[in-house]
Amino acid sequence: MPRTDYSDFACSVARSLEVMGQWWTPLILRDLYLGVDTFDDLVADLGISRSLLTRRLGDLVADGLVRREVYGERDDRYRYLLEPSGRDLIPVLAALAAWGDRWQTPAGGAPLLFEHEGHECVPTVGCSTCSQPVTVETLVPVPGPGARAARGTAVVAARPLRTQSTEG
Amino acid sequence: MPRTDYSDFACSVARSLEVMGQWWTPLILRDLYLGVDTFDDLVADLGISRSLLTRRLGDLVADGLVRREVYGERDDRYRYLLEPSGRDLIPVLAALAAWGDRWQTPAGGAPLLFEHEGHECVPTVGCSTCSQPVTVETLVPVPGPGARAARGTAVVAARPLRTQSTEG
DNA sequence: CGCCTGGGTTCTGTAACTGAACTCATGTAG
DNA sequence: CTACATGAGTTCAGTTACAGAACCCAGGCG
Repeated sequence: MPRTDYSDFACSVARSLEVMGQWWTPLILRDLYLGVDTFDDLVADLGISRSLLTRRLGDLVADGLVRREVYGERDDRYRYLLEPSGRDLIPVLAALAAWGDRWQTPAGGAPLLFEHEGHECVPTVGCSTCSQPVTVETLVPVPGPGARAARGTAVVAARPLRTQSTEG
Repeated sequence: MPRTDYSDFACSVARSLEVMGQWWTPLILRDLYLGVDTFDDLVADLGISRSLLTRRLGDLVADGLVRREVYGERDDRYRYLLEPSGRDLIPVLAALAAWGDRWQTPAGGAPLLFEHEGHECVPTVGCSTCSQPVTVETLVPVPGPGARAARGTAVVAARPLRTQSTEG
C-alpha cells in the first residue's frame, strides 16, 4: 500500500505536507533559495540519489513550486527556480531552521544565520494583525469555513476545541 | 539502506526535519496541540496505522518533544503531552498551515483558522528585531559560527552566498 | 581518441509504511 | 457469568519508497 495521501485531510498542515513534506523536499527548496539550482550541484550538495532527485524536482514542478529553465547556450542545461508559492515557503523553512538552532543546537553553533534590512534576524512566527510573536499559549484555533468531519479532524469535529494550553 | 540520516548535515532545516520531518510526525504534534492526545484518539483522528504510531510517539518522547503521562485511575492509560520544544514548534506548524491555506486552498476554504488575543491572526514569519514580516527578498543568509563544508553545504561552502533573490 | 560535464535513466536491494489481526487487562451490560 | 467494549499496544504479510551504483547520451576539450 502506498504511503497515505494527505490531500483529502481537513487540515492545512496535511495539505502543505503533501507537496513539501516528502523526505528531501524542504532541503531541495532551501538549496534553490541559496542558489544551488542545477541537478548536479544539488546531488553534490545534498548527497541525494539521482533517481530520487529526478522525481522530487518533477513533483515540485508539477505542483507549481518550482520551474525549470534553460540556461547557457545549449538547450539541454537546466536550472531550477522558485515560483511564488515556493518563494513564500522559504520564510517558513527559515522559522523551522531557527527552531532547530534553539532545540537541536549543533556542535559549533548555527551553520547559517539571517539578516533582514541590515540587522540580525531570527525568523519568528508572529500575528498578521498585531505583529507580536505568537506562542502555543496565545494562539487559539477556531473552526474555519472548510471545517468538516474528515481524516485529520475526525475526533476534533466531534467535540469542542480544547488545546493543550487551555485544558487542565 | 536506511533513509538518509540528516543529523550530520550542516543545516538547521535538516536537523529539524530529523526529529519532526517524518511522515505523520507534524500531524501528530498538531493533534496533541488540539487536545487529541491518547493513542486510540490519534488512530481514529488521523487514520495512521497503530504500529507506526507506536514508533512515532516513541521517537517523539525519546527526542524530548513529547512526554507520556498516566491519566485516570488505572496505571496503564496514557496521554501524550507537548514538552517545551514541542510547544515551540506549534507556531511554525501554524505558519505552514497558513501557507497551505494560501497556496493549496481546499474546496470550502480553510478548515481551521486562528485567533490571537481576541483578533484574527494569520501566522506570519517576521523578524525578531523589527517585527516586520520577512520575505525571500528581504531575508539575507549569512554564514554562522557552525558553518563548515559538510553535507548540506558542500556546494554552498565552496562559493560566496548568492540567493535566488539577489542573482540574475 | 579519450575524458569531462550536465542531466538524467535503469537496476538491485533494503527499509519504511499500510492494514488487518491479535494480545492483554479491566470494566460493564445483559 | 458470559459477551462485549475500551485503551494501548504487538505481530505479521505485502507493497512502496529510498539508497547507491552503474549506465546512457550529447557536446566540448586536449
